[in-house]
Amino acid sequence: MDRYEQVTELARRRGFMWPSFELYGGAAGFYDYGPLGARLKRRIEDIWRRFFVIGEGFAEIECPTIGIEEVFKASGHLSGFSDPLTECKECKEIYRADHLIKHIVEVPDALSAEEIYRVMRENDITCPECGGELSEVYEFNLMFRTAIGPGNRHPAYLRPETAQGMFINFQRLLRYYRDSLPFGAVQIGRSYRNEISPRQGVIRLREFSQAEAEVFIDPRSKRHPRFSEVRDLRLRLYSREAQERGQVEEMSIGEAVERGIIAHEILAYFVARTYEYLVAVGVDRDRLRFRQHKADEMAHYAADCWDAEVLLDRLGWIEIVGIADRTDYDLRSHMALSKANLSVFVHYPEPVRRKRIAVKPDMKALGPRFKGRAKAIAEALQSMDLSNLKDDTIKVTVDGETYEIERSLVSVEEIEEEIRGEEVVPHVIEPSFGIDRILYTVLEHSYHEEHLEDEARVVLRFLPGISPVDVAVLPLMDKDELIEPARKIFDAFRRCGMLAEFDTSGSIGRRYRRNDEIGTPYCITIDYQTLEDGTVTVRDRDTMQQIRIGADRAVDVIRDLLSGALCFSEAGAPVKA
RNA sequence: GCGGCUGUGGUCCAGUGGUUAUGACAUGAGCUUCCCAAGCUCGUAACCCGGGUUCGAAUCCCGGCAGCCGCACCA
Repeated sequence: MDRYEQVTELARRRGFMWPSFELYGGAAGFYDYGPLGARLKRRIEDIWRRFFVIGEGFAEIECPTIGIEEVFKASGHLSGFSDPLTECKECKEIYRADHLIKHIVEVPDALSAEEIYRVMRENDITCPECGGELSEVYEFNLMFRTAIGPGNRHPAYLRPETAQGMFINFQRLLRYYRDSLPFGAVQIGRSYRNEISPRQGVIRLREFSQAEAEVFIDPRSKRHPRFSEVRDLRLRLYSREAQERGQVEEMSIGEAVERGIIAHEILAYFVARTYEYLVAVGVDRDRLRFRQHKADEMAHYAADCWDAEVLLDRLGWIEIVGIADRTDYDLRSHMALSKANLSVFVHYPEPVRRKRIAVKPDMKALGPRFKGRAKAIAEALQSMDLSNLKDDTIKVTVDGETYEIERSLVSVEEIEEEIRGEEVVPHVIEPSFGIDRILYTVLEHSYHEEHLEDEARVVLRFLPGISPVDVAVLPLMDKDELIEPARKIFDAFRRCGMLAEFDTSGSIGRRYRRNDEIGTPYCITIDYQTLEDGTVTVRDRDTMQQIRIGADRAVDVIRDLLSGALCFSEAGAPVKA
C-alpha cells in the first residue's frame, strides 16, 4: 500500500470522504465529505477567509452556480472550453478532430465543427490507428448544460469557475467600494466541469469547491503597497527558464520581482500570501513550490500564471492553486457583449491643465439649414484640421455628399481645460484555490506512521485549529463515578463552542490511538485521582506526553494550547511515564 | 472514451459450480482501579449491479458500474 492508498483508506474508513452514490454503484468524479471531512473542509475555508476576506479586505459574495448563456459567451468558456471530437467508426477510438488537421490548417481553433469535418473529408483523413472511417465532428463542452424554465428557450450552464460571478457584478462591487481601485471580491463555492475521465479521487472532480479572489487593480501600476511585508519571504520558484533547466530555485519574493522572474509586485504579493496560507493549513513547505505556466499551457484569458504545486506520494507534483494575471480580458469581454461600461474613472493626483483649440460650428444657422444631417456635419467640422478652415468656404463631406459652409459660421477658439483623471479598465489578479485538492494534501502531508516497539501508530498531525475535533474527553473507565465529572468537563467545552468528543468505549490506549488517527490534538482523561484532587491529565497527540492540570482549567488550557498562546510542557505538571 | 487488471462484512484478505462463505483487525454489549490498539464472554456485519448458461452461479459467460495502470483528455 502506498501513501495515497493509506490516506484514502483512512479517509474512507474514518469518515473524511466517501465516493458519492455508492448505494447505487457510484459515479466517477464525485465525492461526499463525511462528518470529519466536512468539518476539516470548513476549517480550511475559514482560514482562507481569515487570510483573504479579513487579511486583505476582500468582500465575500455568493452567486448562483447556474449561469445563463451570455455569461459564458463573454467569458469564452462556450467556445474555448470545448473540444471538437471525432470517433473512429471501426475501432471506436476518439480523437481531437482539430489535432488531426493541424498539418493542413494553420489555426484549426478558428474553425467550427462542420468546417473541421469538411477539411477532414477533403483531405481523406482516416483513423490514425486502424485507418477506419471517422465520424462527424461534434463539440464536447466541459460545461454541464441545463435549461432555465420549461422548454429549451433559456440554455444555461453549471459554472466552470466561480470567477464570473465577480466579473458580472463588477459595477455593483465598484459602487460598494465607493468607486475606487484597487478592490477585491471573493467567492467560495462549487464549480462544475464534465471531465471526460476523472480519476485520482478528490484530485480531479466533476463537482468541486473553489475559493477564488478577483483583485481589480489599476493597470497603470502593478506595485503593491504592502509588498514590504512579504519581500523577504523565501520560497521555491520554478520559472519558465528554470523548467528548461529542470532546476527549482529558492529565492526571496523581493529578488524574484527584481530579477523579473515574477512579472510584478502584485502577482508576487499573492504568491507570497498563498504560500503563507497553504503553510497555515498544514501543507508541508518542503513539498511546495510555485511553477510558472509555459506560454502554451496558459488559459485563454491569462497573461501570466503561477501555480502552487505540492508533491504527493503517488501523483507527483499537483497544482492546488493558480495565481493568474487575467489582465482586462474578462471585463473587456463583458463590456463588448453587454454594452455596459465596466471602466473606472481614476483621478490624477493633480488635475492636468491643457490648452486645446476648439472648433465651434454655429448650430443656430446649421440646424435649420441641414435639419437631420446637421449633427453629422457639425461633427465633421469639429474633427477637421485647422489648416482646412482658412478659406472663406469650407467643404465637408458626410456620407459621400459634400456641403459648402461659410467660414463665418464656424468659430475657432482656444480653451483651457482641466483634466482630473481618466477612464481605465481594471486588470484582474486572480488567486484561485482548489479546496478539495488542498484538503487532500493536508491529509497526506499530515499523515505519519510511527513504529513503537513492534506496533505502528498512525497519526494525522493536523495543525491546531485545523483538526476536525479539538479535544477528546475520556473517562479512564466506563464507570459512573468517572463519567459524571467527565461529562461536566465535556459540557464546559461545548458551552465554549469547542468541538469536543466524549468516548468511554474500549481501553484508554485504544481511545488514544483512535484519536491519533483522526488527528485530535489533545485528550483529557479523568481518572481516580480526579476524584481525590480535582486534576485531570492532558495528553499531547504528537509526543504522547501527559501533564496534569486542574479540571476547572481544562477549557482555558486547551484553548490556549490550540491558539499557541501556551506551550504544552509549561501548561501543567508533567506525568511520569 | 479505448485497452489491460481488479471488485467478498467498516477495513484487509481466504475460498469453492453444491449443507449455515473462512479469518484477522475494526465495531457493539458485558467483565476487568485499565494511561498508550492487553485479555475474556457474547453479538452485529459481506460475495458491486443486471442478464445469460445450469437442476443449482458469489464462482463460468455477456453487459453495466466503480477502482487501479497505460493511451487519449485535463481551457
